Amino acid sequence: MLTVRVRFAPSPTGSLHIGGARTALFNWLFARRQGGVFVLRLEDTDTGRNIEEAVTQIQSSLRWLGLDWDEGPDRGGPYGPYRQSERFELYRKEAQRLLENGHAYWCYCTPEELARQREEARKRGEVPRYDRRCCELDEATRRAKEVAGIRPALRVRMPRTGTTVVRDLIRGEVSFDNSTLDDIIIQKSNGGPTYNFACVVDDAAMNITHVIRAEEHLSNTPKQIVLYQLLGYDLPEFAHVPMILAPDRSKLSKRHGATAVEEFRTDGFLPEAIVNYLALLGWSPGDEREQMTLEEIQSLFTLDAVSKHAAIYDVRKLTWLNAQYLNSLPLPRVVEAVLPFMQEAGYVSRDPSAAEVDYLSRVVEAVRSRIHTLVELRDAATYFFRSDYEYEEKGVRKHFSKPGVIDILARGCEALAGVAEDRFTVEETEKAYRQVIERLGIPGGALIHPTRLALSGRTVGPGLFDIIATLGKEECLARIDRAIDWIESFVLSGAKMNKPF
RNA sequence: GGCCCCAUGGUCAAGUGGACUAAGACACCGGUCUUUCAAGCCGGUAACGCGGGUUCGAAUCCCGCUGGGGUCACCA
Repeated sequence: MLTVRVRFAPSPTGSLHIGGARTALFNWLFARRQGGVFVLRLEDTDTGRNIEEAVTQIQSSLRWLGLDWDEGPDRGGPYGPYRQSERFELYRKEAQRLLENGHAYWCYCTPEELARQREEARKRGEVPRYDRRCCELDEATRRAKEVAGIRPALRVRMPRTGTTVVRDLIRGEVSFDNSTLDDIIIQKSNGGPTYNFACVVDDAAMNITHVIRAEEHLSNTPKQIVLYQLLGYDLPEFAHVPMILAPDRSKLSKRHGATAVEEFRTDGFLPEAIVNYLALLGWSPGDEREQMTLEEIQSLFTLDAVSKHAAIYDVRKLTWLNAQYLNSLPLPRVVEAVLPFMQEAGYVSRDPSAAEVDYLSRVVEAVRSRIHTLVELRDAATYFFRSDYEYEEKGVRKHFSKPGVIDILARGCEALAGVAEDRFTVEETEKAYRQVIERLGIPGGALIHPTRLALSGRTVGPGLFDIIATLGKEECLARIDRAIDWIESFVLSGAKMNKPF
């Protein structure tokens, strides 16, 4: 059996989009499942629109997602080069073949003229289509055009009768009436190939067996199939995967929030979650599984389980999945993922010591269950790294303004002081606190809430004793002392004034 | 507008003529647990776009309509 070869062929005009990422993912999954080869090819024939930065950006996004390729611009391969801008000779050679066997002809119409022709056709209520006026130009006229400085484009004479059938692995057979096919340009007047041509030539030259791409290319396919036939190439299999739409059913764009993989990365999403979510968008394992590893998805993936209809992208489910991963991945993995965020915030040094990593691990363990993204994780953990926080106003009102709170906090502080440094654990500190609560005959919250506010400045967060044990004895005592001072100077007098009773 | 694709709750999605009184997940709403907030657990609201066929029987097959999307470049 022939080795499966698929390709992901982005145009380096911007960063990797979520839609492109899913197309890449499906290609990757198919290749890996079939024991095939995954090729990365850059479709950079429009030299004016290329952004070199996009090339590295796209590659880094793919790598970050865990989608590795076997052949590509950076690593070469037996069918290279893998940038179309370096393959112009091949395209010219193939175009020449078409010209020689009469399937192609030179067109001297300028873009302006063509636009006018289209406009006129539209006015007459006709489908705009090239009228082949350059098809039979005599030598003299051609020479005259050339002398006038007009560089021609090369067109392919498409069949005007019959039908072309696209056999699609996801949609079945889709047929197009050949009369709707226009004489497409395969070589621009600047000598470069157009997309439809370069794509066909390369897919054939690179022995691509399955063309898996977005649905927007379905209408291009009949033209491409004709090119395959005219060039004498074998047809690959086609599979057009449904589009990803924005919540308002329109095409996904920047105004719909984050759409680039890179943005998700900086917004604190894990590649595990993104890949998982993308797989679920348009594909299903057929059972109730939701959270799956790349390996698991890979072993289950088939093209015929891909749905036919477009899917609306929903960031809330992605967020939920991200939270699931944050909460279930091995701790070191989450620590590794959040580290850059912590370093950027200045909470952890650039070259962290083992002790720093250890401390960060304990912090992550304490807060990971109540956050959805790495950004949230970073923000939920600030007070573990700095003590210059302010006390939440709502908390001050609820917990720092109660009569006797200073005394209660002082008792708690004493109790913690009584716990030996090397036994400053969740269990021991809780035991000490419970004793205070019992001795004072107060509800647990009367001590626990003000302590939380003192230690974190917040009213919500991890279990208090997790905070206490993580912060450590010295820090806890200092923070409670500071809170007591603060209450004395800011709350006591103010509270009296605000509350007449 | 021509051509093409698609159509199950707000969203993802299972379903391939009878097990459908239509699964599961997100979101939402309740409850539970609890030192807070989450998480977890339990429960709830909510869907086969419409109209014709075919069939003993249709979410499932056919036709029409409607709706959505894609595409009609010397962009990819």
